[in-house]
Amino acid sequence: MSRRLTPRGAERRRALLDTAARHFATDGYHPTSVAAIVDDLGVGKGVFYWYFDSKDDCYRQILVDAQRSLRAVQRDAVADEHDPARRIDAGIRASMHWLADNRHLFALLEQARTDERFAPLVRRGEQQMVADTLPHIRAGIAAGLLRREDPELLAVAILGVTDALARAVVLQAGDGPDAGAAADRAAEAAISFCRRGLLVDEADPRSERTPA
Amino acid sequence: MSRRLTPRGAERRRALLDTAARHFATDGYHPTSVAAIVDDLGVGKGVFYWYFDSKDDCYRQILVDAQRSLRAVQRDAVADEHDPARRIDAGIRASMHWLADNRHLFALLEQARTDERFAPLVRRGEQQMVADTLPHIRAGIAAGLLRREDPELLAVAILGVTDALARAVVLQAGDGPDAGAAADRAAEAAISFCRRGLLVDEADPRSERTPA
Amino acid sequence: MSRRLTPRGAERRRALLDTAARHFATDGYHPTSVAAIVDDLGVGKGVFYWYFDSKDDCYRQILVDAQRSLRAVQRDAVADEHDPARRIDAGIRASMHWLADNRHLFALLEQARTDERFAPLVRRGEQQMVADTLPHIRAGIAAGLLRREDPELLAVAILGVTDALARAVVLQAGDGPDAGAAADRAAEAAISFCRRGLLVDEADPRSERTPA
Amino acid sequence: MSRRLTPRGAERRRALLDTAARHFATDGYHPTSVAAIVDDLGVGKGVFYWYFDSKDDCYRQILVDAQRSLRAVQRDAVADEHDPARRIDAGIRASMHWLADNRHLFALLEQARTDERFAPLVRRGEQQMVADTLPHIRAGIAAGLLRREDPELLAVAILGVTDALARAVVLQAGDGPDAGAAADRAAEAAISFCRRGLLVDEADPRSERTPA
DNA sequence: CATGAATGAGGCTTCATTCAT
DNA sequence: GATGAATGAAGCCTCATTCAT
Repeated sequence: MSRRLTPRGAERRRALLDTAARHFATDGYHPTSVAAIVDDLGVGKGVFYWYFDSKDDCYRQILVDAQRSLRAVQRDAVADEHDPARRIDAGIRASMHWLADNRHLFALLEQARTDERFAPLVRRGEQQMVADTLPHIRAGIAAGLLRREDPELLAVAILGVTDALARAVVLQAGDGPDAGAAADRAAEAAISFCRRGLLVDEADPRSERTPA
Repeated sequence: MSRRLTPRGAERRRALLDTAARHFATDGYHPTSVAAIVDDLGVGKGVFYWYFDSKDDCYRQILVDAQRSLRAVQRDAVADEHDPARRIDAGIRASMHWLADNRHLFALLEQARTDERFAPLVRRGEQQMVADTLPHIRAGIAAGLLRREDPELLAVAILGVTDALARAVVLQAGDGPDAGAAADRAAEAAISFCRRGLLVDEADPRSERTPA
Repeated sequence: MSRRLTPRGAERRRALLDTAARHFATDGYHPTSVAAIVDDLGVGKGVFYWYFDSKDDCYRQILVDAQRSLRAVQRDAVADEHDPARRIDAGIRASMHWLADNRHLFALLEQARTDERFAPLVRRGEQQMVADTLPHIRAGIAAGLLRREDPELLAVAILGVTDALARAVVLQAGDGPDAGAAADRAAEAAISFCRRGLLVDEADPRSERTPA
Repeated sequence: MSRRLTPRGAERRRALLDTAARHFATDGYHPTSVAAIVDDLGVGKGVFYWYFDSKDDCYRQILVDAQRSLRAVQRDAVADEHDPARRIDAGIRASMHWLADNRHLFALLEQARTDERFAPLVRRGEQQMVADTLPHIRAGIAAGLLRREDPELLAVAILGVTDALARAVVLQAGDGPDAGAAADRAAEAAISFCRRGLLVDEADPRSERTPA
């Protein structure tokens, strides 16, 4: 289905992907019917099957696009930092804002991860994100900045914290006017937690939150 | 559907819940047909509707039971500890082992959380887990053991780390002979991360992983 | 299923017939489930099949009982009158009151008449009612009191008027305190219409409603 | 479901309505399965749901169409007459012929009237027919042609007679070659009964049936 | 390219009836 | 006599996908 598309075709395809993504995110894969997508767009069903092989194919393309987009944002954010710990901070911050700006894709990714059918695809993307993080962790350890733990587990933990706080803070906030503030707050909480954990730094009891 | 059940009936119901849970966990809610469940059990389709109002009802009961079970394990684990930080550790450890022992229910909960239909139910359970954790965090902060941060966000972060590591380590390990070891490993990684975070404790550079 | 019944058994049977009749009348034959009937009575399903061969059988028994009851009332009402025209009036009046007093059975009979399955049974009862009316009509014609028309068609017309007015007046009134008055009103309207029709009796222009 | 239909689509819809009406009339609402209708037409099950929201919806559309058709015939018949009593006669005659020509719709309407679900719809149509008749009755009373009775009750009685005679004469006759004659006979009997009732007009003992 | 129309497998659920206890 | 439990055929409806126009 790597059809050569006219500009108008490319536009159509984009509109379909976007509409479909919103429906999938809201209702889930199965409850979303192809009819609902095309009706929402006011086109016939043939259009859908002109651009996608199947509903499954459409869903996958959305996932791949979303992951590519998130990864690109992370890469850009990290590019400016030299300190390994700050690179991690920047990655968390960028991720959090992307998740806040693309709530429906966030929901979609979480959803796809639990679906037998799409889990491998999502997992691949997550492993890539872990892999992207590993060099910074290793560098941090080598520099004596980060604790000497299994870097892979650390990366997983970082992603887990980011995810959980995004869910708790960002999704709850909806897209009201303070959505950006919620993302900031979630990002700083995630960064703080990942840096220092729970325990008081006994050697430095005045320790307060360190602006990342 | 709170039918009065004979012992035999109660047994049937339990078998249905278990079979259904495994199917749901493996295939997801929609791809699992009621027919598949009852066929697997070798009973007629009517049996399912004798014990449950609907497929939806059955799914919910599984979720509620699972959450109740997980919460009970956490409560028991925490009961023996007096130190707030150790209570948190114990909770993480107990959760991780429950997740390892009930992989299919773990998968089910993650799945339900992403489904519009069941998300509120799951969220309620998660909020309860957060609420269960708050007192320990507050006590820890009051005792000067834990950092003075928003306790709710800390609780969310802890659950996020536990979840992520369970997914990465426990689910990957499958249920081979070293499943218990995997759970231990994941639990200790989670505890360590939650306690100290990423950064080297500069005041105490010898800092190594603290056996929980 | 002409089982010998103990007194308690006869009582059970009567209760079943009554409960079933009300459900059938309200919801119709198919939408009424055997489960609904026995649940309403607080007994097990076995009871139903102890007293009736099938749902169909139960329905028929209700119909037969109802028709027997209506016919008995008509017979009693007619017994006291000697004038043929007054016998017809009395029959109309008695029918109307029975229909008002047994609204659910009225509804049931109307319903059964339109059901392929039970229509023959109901038709038989109606033909009997027509047959019961014929002698009075014939006597009236012979006595020069009634118009010389096909007696069968006249009988059908009389029943039609009674039915239509019962539906319009009696069923609409529900079973409020003025239900009896509504039945009276409907009966007198039916009698009046059947006696004189629509046209003004030109020979007697003072003609007003004649108390039946 | 007010879909924009192509000519071919409109034709399909009509065929579905007709086939469905015949099945419903013969077997009743519940015993008629959607499968039976589409099989009879030799189309797939989806076709039915392309044109109707549900079986219920289809049934209602048939009812509404039938009532509209009957009412149109009555209106046309009445249009040519100026004398109020003759308008009523013409209405009876037209109704009787419509009922004879559309026996299955007649059966359907009678059936629907006894079904909780559709009764309101049918009742609405009947009240309209009553309302259509009222002006003629009132005009007749005002002109001193008709007896001074509650016009509404008179209208109901007229419809009741028509209905009953249609059932007795027209439906019994089937659709043999003398079906038209049966309708005529039933119509004249109804008209005669409605005009004069049962009693001999004592002032005019020569009184015979008046050709309407 | 696009649409209205069609397909038909398959899903959830109901329910009359039977039966072991 | 009675009940809870079970059966399984059958019904309504959905929906991914295809195709003629």
